[in-house]
Amino acid sequence: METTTLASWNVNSLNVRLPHLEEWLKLRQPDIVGLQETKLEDPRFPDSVLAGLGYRSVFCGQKTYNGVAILSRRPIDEISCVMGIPGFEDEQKRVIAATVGDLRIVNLYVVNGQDVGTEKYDYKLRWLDAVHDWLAEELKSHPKMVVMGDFNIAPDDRDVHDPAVWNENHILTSTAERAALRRLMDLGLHDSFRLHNEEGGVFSWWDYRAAGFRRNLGLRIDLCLVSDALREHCTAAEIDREPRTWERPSDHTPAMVTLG
DNA sequence: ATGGTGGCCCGGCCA
Repeated sequence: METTTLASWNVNSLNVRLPHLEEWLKLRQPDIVGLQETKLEDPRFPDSVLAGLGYRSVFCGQKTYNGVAILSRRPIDEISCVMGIPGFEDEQKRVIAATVGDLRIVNLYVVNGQDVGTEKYDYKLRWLDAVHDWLAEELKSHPKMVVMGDFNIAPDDRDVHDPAVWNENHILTSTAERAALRRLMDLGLHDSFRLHNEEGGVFSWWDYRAAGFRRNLGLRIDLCLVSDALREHCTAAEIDREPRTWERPSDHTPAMVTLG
C-alpha cells in the first residue's frame, strides 16, 4: 500500500493558527490532515491559501465554536463527504468524513463535557453513542477507515500526568467516558499510538493555565484510530510536540500516523 | 486546583 501520513490537530481557531498550520504543513508534509476547532464559518475557510500549499479542503464550521475540516494532497471524493452524524440532530459542527482513494477518513471533535454529571456531560455520552452506531454502519461499506480527532478522553492512566487528579470521577477520564471510547474501539478500531509506543507521559494537550506545557502537565486526548483492515499497514505513530513550542500556539499538538 | 490562560465577540461563554 502507498505510504500515507495522516495527522489530527485541534488548532483552537484556524484564524489565529493559519500561519502555524502553513509552517507545519511545509515542515511535515502530511498527506491527510483532520483539523478541529477551526471556529470559522465556511465562507471564511482559507481553502485557497491551503490550495497554494497543495491541499484540497473540505470543511464544516460555525462561528466561535467547534468546526472541523479535512485537508488532503490527494483528491477528495466530495460526493462521499458526510457532515455531522447522520440521523443525529446537532447544531454543533463536530463531524466530517471523506473518502481519499480507498481510505475512509472520519474526523471528530468530541464534546468536552465540562464536568461529570452536567448537561454537557450527558450530551457527550449521547453524542458518543450516536458516533458508535454510525461508525458501525460506516465500517461495513468502508473497512479501511481512520477515525481521528480530539477525543476529549484520555484512554488510560499512561495518558495523564497525574492519575490521582485525572481519575474515574474526573472529566476526560471518567469511567463512562472511557467505556464509551472502549466501545468505539471494540468496533475494530485501534489506537495507532499504542500499536507503536508503550510508554506513558506522552501528551497531545497541555492546559494554557499553570504553565502546563513547560511542566509537561498534559493529557493524550488526540487520537488516530485505524480499523482492523489497516492495522497491519500502520507502520508508525507519534505526537509532534514541536508546534506547541512555537509562539502563540494551540493548546493541542498534532497526533500523526503513517500507513504503508 | 473554588485557581490559572486563551479565543471568541464584547462580559461571559467555552475550553
